[in-house]
Amino acid sequence: MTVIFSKKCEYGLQAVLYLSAIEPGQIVSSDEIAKKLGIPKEFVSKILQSLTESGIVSSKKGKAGGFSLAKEPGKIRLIDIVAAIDGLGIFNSCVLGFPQCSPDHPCPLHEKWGKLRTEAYEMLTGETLDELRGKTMKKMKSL
Amino acid sequence: MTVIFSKKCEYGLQAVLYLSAIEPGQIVSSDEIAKKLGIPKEFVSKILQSLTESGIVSSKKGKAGGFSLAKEPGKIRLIDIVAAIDGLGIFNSCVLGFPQCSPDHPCPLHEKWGKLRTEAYEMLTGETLDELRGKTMKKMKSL
DNA sequence: ACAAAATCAGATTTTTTTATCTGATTAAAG
DNA sequence: CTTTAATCAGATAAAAAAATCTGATTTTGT
Ligand code: SF4
Ligand code: SF4
Repeated sequence: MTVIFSKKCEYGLQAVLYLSAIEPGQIVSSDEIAKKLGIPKEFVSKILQSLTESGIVSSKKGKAGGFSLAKEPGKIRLIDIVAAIDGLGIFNSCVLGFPQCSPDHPCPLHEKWGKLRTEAYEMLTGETLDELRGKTMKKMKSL
Repeated sequence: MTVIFSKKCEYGLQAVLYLSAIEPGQIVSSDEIAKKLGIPKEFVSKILQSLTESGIVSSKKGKAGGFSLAKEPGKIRLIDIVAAIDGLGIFNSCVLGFPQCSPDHPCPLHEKWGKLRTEAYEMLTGETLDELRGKTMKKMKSL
């Protein structure tokens, strides 16, 4: 199957987007996130754990614990989440996976693909969670 | 890991590109393709088998057998290969895999992603193997 | 006719990804 | 202090994708 983000990454993006839509300062449990987004609870939990290490979300243990953003939404971009989970490999490796690829012998897709890849990168880099908040909240309310 | 095409699809594209670069009428064995592209031989073989069913390549059995394009390179587009192997799902399903997604409540990426997806589609649809042949041959000679 | 070299078909193995389970730790609340 | 509800950590299981193996069939050339 053709895929862009791994499941892990999809879920991570969804979860962080979810966190960016709640009241600042509030905390939500992985259970709530899992239920709202229809993701296996333990999986969400694991992913958020790894994002905690990356400094994107922060966690609070114990009763009434849960997750929240670790920094202001104005300082988090979607690319940060992708980088933390899937890495940025896709943005500097080639679509076709040709061996021994050098700029001297570009494959037929090189140019166009490069352009597209840059646009994708910009899409994920351009706006912060802050700027996306309006749309995000609408989306989350509809779940 | 972030991926665009499955390995199968990558290999399929590479192999068909390879076939489009040889002399018209010639036939090459899966063994040669595998060696040149550094792909497991049986895997190439399997993928080309499936592309045979899709009518993109044709195969000749027996000694001195092998594979070749099934139609003129002017009638094959990259998207045809992708469609045959990975399907076109990616072009009408959403990046983030949100459940219950309706146009009423677009996620923050909807618009930009849609645009990008269309461009990707056009990239794979726009040119035929014929038009790519120049670059393809250069690439193949460098392997 | 026979041997060699190839595809074909399908089973099997290995690896990676996705998901689940279990127990420990932590912290709030009664 | 004890109960409860949460994260955390790491092992394990299940599913999917990638790769390999095996044997049959087909065709060419000797
Ligand atoms: S030439 Fe460029 S686009 Fe093509 S396979 Fe190599 S790196 Fe990728
Ligand atoms: S709103 Fe659009 S882009 Fe966003 S998840 Fe849904 S279909 Fe995908």
